[in-house]
Amino acid sequence: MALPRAARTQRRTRIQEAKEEQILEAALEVFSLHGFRGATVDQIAEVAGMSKPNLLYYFRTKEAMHRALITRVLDTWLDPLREFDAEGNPVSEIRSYIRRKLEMARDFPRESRLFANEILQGAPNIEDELKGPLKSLVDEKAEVIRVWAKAGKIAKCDPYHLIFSIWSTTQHYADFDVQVRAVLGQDQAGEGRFEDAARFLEQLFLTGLHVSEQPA
Amino acid sequence: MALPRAARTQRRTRIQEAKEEQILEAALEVFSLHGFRGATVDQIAEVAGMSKPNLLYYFRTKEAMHRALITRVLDTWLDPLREFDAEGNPVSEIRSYIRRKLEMARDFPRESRLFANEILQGAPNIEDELKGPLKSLVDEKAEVIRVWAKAGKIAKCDPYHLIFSIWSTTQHYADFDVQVRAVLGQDQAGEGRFEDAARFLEQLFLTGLHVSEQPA
DNA sequence: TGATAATTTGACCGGTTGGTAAACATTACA
DNA sequence: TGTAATGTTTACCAACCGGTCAAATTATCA
Repeated sequence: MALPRAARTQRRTRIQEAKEEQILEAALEVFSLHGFRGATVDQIAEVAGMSKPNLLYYFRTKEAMHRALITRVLDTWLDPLREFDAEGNPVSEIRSYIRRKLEMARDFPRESRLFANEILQGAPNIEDELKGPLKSLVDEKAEVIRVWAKAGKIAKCDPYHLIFSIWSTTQHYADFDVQVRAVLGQDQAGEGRFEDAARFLEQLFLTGLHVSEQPA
Repeated sequence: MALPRAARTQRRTRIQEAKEEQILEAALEVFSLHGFRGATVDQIAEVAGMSKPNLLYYFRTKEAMHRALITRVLDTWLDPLREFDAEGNPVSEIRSYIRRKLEMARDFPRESRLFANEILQGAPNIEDELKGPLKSLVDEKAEVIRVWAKAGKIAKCDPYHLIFSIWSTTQHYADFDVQVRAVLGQDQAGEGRFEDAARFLEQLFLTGLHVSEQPA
């Protein structure tokens, strides 16, 4: 019969572990580039360096691949927010969060784009996870921010929209990379744009465009 | 022979104008929801309320439809930035720009998502327009901002990244709508979230999280 | 009205896509 | 080593998809 995934033994072989990793890596490459419907199983198989039926031996359907990938990505995607520490200094916590999210946009653009693709398509496969684990985590951290604001440690503001704005500004450099590059031009093409972005965003979130510290 | 588009007369019939409008409306609906490859001509034809061959009589290929749509959307997408006035008051110009972009996200989410989809896929069809008209316009407005900063009317900052951050924060409410709704929950589901967002973004861009005006 | 051009449709086609069947190869292990 | 489970491949299929064709229908106007 040859059942593919951990069926009989419930413990995965080393070869299974390795191949599944290999497949998910390829799937990430292709899905993030073309979206779910735009990606083809043949493409993924080619990138993974194996035949299509062999790939389908490990993941029975294209959708199963996508699901496995999405759940994993969502998890690492949320890591920076989890590190958000209620006991820390508010300003430096927010600053660190921005920096971490920006580093993720720089180092894991494919993951960011995969996620963006999924949300953009209406999140058909992860609506539950958005309304469940994600919402819970955000609620928790929003409460932290609310308390900080109440204590006068940061300005009073809507914590949810604060989180949204950090997400959007940082992920922008991964999801809209083509546009950013096109606008900045060749000269600014290097990785320097991430440092510029970090500098700008830090200023934006901490003092806005308010004229204060900068002397003429 | 029956040439479809303005070929012989070069002047489009009223019926042509109407049908093409009808098709582009349907195409916007479908493309914005599923992306280029995810959308099917049959789907678009069904939404447009006509047969597939009839649709292909007006737009010879799926790509022609997409191109027509993208160029039009890019144009309206840039309108708010065009209104950015060098002679106006810096703070209120930036505030107006944010408000206009946010209104677009609220009133034309499909257009925003269509554009996001295209950029996310690497902008295969509009790279030239990004590097041409779009870059030119942004360069022009960035220069305006730079002068304002130099004159001490707003804080010194990178004008390009300022524009990026306005784009990303506002479009987020269209492109990531599903996520925003999921996180805010049902109670905040109404259109009130756009007012909250406007309030927050105004605060963010003008004074950041800096504690200043808000008394304990 | 008649004729010509514009519009619409059902039937169809070749290529692609997700997935299957079954034979073949390799590994694990008694 | 033998054998059963696991892994891999070739050949294939049915559904779908973008697009064509020729015939039918409708609008235009002399």
